[in-house]
Amino acid sequence: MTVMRSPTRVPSPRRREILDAAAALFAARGFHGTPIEEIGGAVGISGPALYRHFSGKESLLSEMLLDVSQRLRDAGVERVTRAGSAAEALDALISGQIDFALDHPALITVHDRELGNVPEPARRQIRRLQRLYVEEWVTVLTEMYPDAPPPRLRAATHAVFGLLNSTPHSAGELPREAMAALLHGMARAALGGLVNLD
Amino acid sequence: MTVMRSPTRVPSPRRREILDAAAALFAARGFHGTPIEEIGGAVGISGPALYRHFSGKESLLSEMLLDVSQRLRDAGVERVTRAGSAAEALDALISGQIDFALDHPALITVHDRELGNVPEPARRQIRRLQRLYVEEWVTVLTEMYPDAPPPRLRAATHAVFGLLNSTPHSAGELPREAMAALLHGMARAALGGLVNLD
DNA sequence: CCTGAATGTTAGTCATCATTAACCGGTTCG
DNA sequence: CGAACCGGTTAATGATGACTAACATTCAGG
Repeated sequence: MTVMRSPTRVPSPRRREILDAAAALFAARGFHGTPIEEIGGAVGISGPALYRHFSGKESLLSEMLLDVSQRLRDAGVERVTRAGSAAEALDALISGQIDFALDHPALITVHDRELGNVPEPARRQIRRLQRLYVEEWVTVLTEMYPDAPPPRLRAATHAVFGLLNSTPHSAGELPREAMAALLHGMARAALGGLVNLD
Repeated sequence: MTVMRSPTRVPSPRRREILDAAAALFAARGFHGTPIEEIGGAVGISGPALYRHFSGKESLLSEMLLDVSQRLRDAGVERVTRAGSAAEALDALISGQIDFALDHPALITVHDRELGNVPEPARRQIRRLQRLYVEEWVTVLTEMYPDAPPPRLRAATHAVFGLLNSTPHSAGELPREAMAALLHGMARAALGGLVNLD
């Protein structure tokens, strides 16, 4: 059997196509609720042909979530290092998360619904990337609110993720730009309120 | 005269016990990822004995989600009618949602993960209750921000739900009261920011 | 040309479930 | 007493679904 390619390198268009279709299906019906037959069908091939591209259903999910975590983390790091101030960095993080959530609602959904179905080696890596991404936020927030205890900032970060990742639930309520602006404002305000409470 | 209760029967303690166990398992492993055998095992009976209490796995889920939607909506209506002002009503809604999320994290999780697995008759009812609950919030917000268009307020409401329902993701970061206060402050601030943006 | 890799296909195989059947010990109450 | 539930049990039954096998087809180079 041939070794599967490392996740992030040289994505054959077929692989990407399959991952995209699978993301939509997993978001709609859940990992266990989606037969491999449907995933194949969604890209015009049928059933077991998927095994020419992935070693199994679980590794398909693993790769999907690893890629998401990777991209979120990388984009986060990049935006933070580009920024000139903590406040600017925070805005960049918020914008990045909003863009990703609006561009890939299915991935956002799958990302926080299906981690439990990822087998152990990959799961640990995904969690690690998630933790690093959260810490990116916490670092920025610590700079802005040096007196706030880190657990509080971590909880606040998770809360803001919940807020920003709500877009799949309010799909279609507002045009994209209006939604982005609304969420950005709300996130800023929510985190701004942090200073008043202790 | 007592108000008619929709969860028709008097809940036998056994039913409740099963529903609680199932909620925890569904939250952890998902509906399709949880064999009926495990649900039974969690309450000391085994496998098909569940059929003495529910007509099937799906109706178990239906009942669980109907009950959650019902309780959230009822509590919402009650708190709003008790309140003396819109601002007071909003605080009451926020507190209610926070209490529920902190008291029943598994139900919150299942509530927005597994609606897709509820069969049609019940699903429509659940959606209806959810919509009514959202409208409860939107009504209060409309009173506070009469110029904001309703879709914007609906999106903002969903965003706040995302924020408040984030507790299952940041479990253990903070003691309960601190978490409740943090979330309340953030939600208030997020909605307060609504007035500034148009 | 011939070979072999890449990609598909269809027809098994084998597990895992949800659901049903067939049985059984208690408890209620007529 | 005894019939009828109630709430359990264990053993089928039947689908569904992941994965494997065996068998094409295309196409790139040598």
